[in-house]
Order: sequence, then C-alpha cells, then structure tokens
Amino acid sequence: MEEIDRRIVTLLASDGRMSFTDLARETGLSVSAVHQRVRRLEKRGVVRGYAALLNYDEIGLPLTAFVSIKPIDPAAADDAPDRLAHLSAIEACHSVAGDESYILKVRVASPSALEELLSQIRVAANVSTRTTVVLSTPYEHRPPELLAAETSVEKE
Amino acid sequence: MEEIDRRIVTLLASDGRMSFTDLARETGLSVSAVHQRVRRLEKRGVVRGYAALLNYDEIGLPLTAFVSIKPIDPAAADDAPDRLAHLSAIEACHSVAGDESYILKVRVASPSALEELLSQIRVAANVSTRTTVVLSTPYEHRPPELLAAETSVEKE
DNA sequence: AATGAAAGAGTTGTTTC
DNA sequence: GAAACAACTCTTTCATT
Repeated sequence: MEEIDRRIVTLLASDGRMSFTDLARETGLSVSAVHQRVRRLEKRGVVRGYAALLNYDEIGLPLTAFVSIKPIDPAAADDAPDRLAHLSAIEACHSVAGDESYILKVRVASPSALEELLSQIRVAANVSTRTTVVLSTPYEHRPPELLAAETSVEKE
Repeated sequence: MEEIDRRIVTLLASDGRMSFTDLARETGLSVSAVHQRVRRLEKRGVVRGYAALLNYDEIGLPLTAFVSIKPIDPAAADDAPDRLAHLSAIEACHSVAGDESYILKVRVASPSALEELLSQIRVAANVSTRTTVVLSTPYEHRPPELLAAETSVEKE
C-alpha cells in the first residue's frame, strides 16, 4: 500500500463519514480518483466497514468488562467463538497466547446483567471465566498512525 | 432515549456511512426528521464520531496485544493515560479494577516493535507491564443490540 | 490510474403545521 | 418535533487520456 492510500485510510479512520470531495482536497487527487481508491480499499478488505462510535453510558450499556476464558476440557476449545457469537453483549473476541484461550470484551447494562452474561458464557462454551471490570476509559478507538514503515506488507 | 433514536444508533453502529435517505426509509421518518435526530444524537454525545474499521494486517500493524500495567509507585498512578497518550501504537486505555491499574490495547508492526513499545510504556509511565499477545480475532467491533431495556438511562 | 463532465442522489436550511 | 420543499452539494459513472 502506498502513500496516498495510507493517507486515505488514516483520514477515514479518523472520520468515517468524510466526503469524497474532502478526501480529494486532502489528498490532492480528483474526486473520481479518490472514489476509485476508496472502493478498491474496500474491495481488498483494507477498509472492512464503517461504524458510529458510541457513548455506551448514554445507550444504557455503562458497564464494560474484559472476560478471559479457559476451556474446562482443553481438547475442545477451538469453537468457543462460534458458541458465543449469539451473545450480543460480546463486542469482541480475541484468541490469545498465555494462560487463557480467549479474551472477550463485553458491554452490559448492570452488574446483574454481567452476572447473567458470565453464566451464559460458561454454559455456552464450557469454560471458566476471569473478569476484569472497566472503571473508566480515558481513550479508545484512536486511529492508527500509518508511517512509511508499512512497506513491510507491500503486496503489489 | 426512545425507540427511534435507538434504531438510528443501531443502524449507524452497523453502517457508519448510511445516508439520511436510507435512515429515513428504515425508521419511517422523513429525511429532515432523521437528519435532525442524528445531529441531536451527535450534539448530546450519544454518537461520538464515525470511523472506518480497518484490517490491521493489511495496513502493516499485524500484531495486536493487551498490555496490563501496574505503577511502580502506587501513589502516582492516576496520570498514566496522559503520560502514554503520545504513543500512537496505543489504540485504547482502560482503567480497570483488579490487580493491575490499566489495560492498554496496542497495535504494532512486529515483535521487535512491541519490545520497543513496552520499553517506552515502562519509562513514560513508570510502570511494570504484563503483555498478552493476540493470536487472532474471530470478531471485533460488533454493534450493540439496543433493546427496550435501555430505559435505565432515560434522561428526558 | 487519473481526469472532467454530467446525471442522479443526498444534504441541509427554511417554512409550515 | 415532524414534514415538505427548494437550493445546493456530493456521489457515481463514463468517456477520455
């Protein structure tokens, strides 16, 4: 990925609704050229989608937590993400190295909703859980800084 | 927040670039009515912004990790987020309950970049670190499901 | 790949209810 | 608050280079 594409990606990471007209002005390209590049970045999967960033306190999900899970039966762990996917309180699921198998990020309305969710997680995936409650979030979703160093993944 | 606003928020969480015309069609409101609601949701901070969701493998930051940090001097811990904010590899910083003070989510280009980053974190915030490397991410940034239960935060 | 032009959509402010 | 309208701007496609 070269310079102008990195610029476009950085701009869209900071403002997912930026217009093609503004992207064109910021990159020095014509509107149709940026348009073409953005569509190509989407098609190649570099840009996976667009999302509104929400204030979870305001939408009734003020409690965030990280839930680390460990399978009860170490042989049958690989399908945990699938078994948990129906639980919409789970925002993210990462497979990790270390003592535990996965780290989940969850958003719930209350401590009792968290209790209920943990029970559902344990049953659905046959795992034990270790929960770390988030007290506050100084920052989140900061856009990446894409410098020239990203020549490491150059594919074309 | 009532029904239609929840609907709008859910739609924008899934597709941050959805047009007002489409939002109007999905909610049954006129275009100007949804427009007004979206602007109000933005102004009240319910919608904090918009972002492109990226494929970090493709943009040269294929290594994600969670870094838990613990202050060396337990008295001087509160300013760690400020002291770390200049490190752009840190995507998020959460203050947490538990043995450690903060959990950082970081994105880097390589193991050696992670090593370098951890050193910078330790120096900048005077903390010890514990790092959990992400092997893969089955899912991330799933939009929340906002049901009627969110009457808990009703403010108006 | 990039450009410019043209047609179709979408955005946004004003007015009215 | 919401709708209707009008003026304006942006998006999208296409022919051209």
